[in-house]
Amino acid sequence: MPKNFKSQKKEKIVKTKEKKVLFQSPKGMHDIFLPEDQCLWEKIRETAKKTSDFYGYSRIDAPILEFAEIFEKSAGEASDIVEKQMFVLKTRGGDRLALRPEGTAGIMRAYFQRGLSSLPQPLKLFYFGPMFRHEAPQAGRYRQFHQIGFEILGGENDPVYDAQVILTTVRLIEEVKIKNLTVQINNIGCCHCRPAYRKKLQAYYHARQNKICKDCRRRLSVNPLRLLDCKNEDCEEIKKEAPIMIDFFCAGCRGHFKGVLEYLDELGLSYALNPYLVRGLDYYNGTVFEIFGDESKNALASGGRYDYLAEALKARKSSLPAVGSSIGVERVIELMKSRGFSCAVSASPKVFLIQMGEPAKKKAIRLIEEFRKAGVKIGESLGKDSLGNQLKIADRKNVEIALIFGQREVFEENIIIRDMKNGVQETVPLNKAVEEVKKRLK
RNA sequence: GUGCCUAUGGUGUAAUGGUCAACACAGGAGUUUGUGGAGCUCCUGAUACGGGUUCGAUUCCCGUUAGGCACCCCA
Repeated sequence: MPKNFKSQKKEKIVKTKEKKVLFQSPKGMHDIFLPEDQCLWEKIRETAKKTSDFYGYSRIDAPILEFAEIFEKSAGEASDIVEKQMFVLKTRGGDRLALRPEGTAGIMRAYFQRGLSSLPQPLKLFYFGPMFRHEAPQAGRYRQFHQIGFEILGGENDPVYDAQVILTTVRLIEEVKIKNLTVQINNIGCCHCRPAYRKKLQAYYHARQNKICKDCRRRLSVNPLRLLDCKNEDCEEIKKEAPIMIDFFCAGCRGHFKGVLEYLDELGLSYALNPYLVRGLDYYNGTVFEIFGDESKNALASGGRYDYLAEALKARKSSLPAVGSSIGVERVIELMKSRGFSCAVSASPKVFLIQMGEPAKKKAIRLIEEFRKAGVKIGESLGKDSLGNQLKIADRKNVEIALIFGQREVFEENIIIRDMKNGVQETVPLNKAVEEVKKRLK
């Protein structure tokens, strides 16, 4: 006997162990399943919809997979996102596809492929969906994360749109009760003025390359603008004296930047000029910005202009005015949580249906439909059969009313309505059940 | 990708180089079968994975995986 028992137990253990190994989520990818979490997500989805709706953005959902080339051509082959963070896969047909690491490139692709340029311009679009980057997960950083993005495509290259994108982004975040946002803003020039600046910057750092850190030496040749956001102490010193873009603006960029700031002033949106703010993606030009919550080191949102993206994708020969932003949803939710954002988890039912015996069960499942039609939420425990058990469950669900429906009631075509607070019961005709319950709930 | 820290039931926590890994919550069953809340009884369920040291490892060591933090970079 004991032998038998032992061997049975052993088998069981082996099975569970196998299961455990199998069922792990991939690194940096999470389940969002707790009711409180879902509620926050729901809240932010709603807010995104409301905000985008008000400012006139239409929703677009591009596929999660795109040709890898689209990202290589847009974000830049040397950018970290493409170089080491992209999930790339090959299809059986030999296509190289990538899980999108960001949203803008796909939107731009859709804009041309679907002829969206024939709609009234500029076209305002917004999206909400998962993005994928293969990097080391840590706080506010995951391999699958979600972004809400706003894009204004086509039309005129008018600073008012830059301001409006920033405004939309700020308002959306404020709507979920995150205040004291800081908007950091800069302008990184255009194809006319940036090359000259880049040269000057390169020359400046070149002359001091013995004093800068290893990474910066690499940046010097690969991506000189990124020299500006090195946080190394020694580099900070050198950075202070480095030439800044603002002194190299062409007339167009100077005017545009000034325009954006004036609109922000007009809106009463406070911002901080940050001459060292540059972005990691190649497609940015002109206005760039990042939005921070007061206690977060990670940006909650960021964006800028990308007038040259259309050209880079070879979708057209000249530039297409475009400006956009994207919000890191997980980062916003993290802040909502730490601020104790109160969030009504979907109302639990106030009525609970108890059924006993097969005939009652059959009728019960239909009775629930009557309540659905009447818009009354009703709980049930159709898998159980004892009255005591079901009452216990009803009690734990904190319902106001329990409906008791057994063989006797089926036969007599009535149902018992029990007030869970005082235990008072009343028998009513079955066809009046919904009506009676409604009356009592008031 | 690099460095540092961590890993015990579903959750939160104990404990130990040596009998059966403890407790709380959650979950399940029951408390005489058509009447809930308390109480009581019982049950389910864990040392992440793989090696090594050892008579013996959950404990010590190494690797893997996952998580956290920082860097890189970024939302």
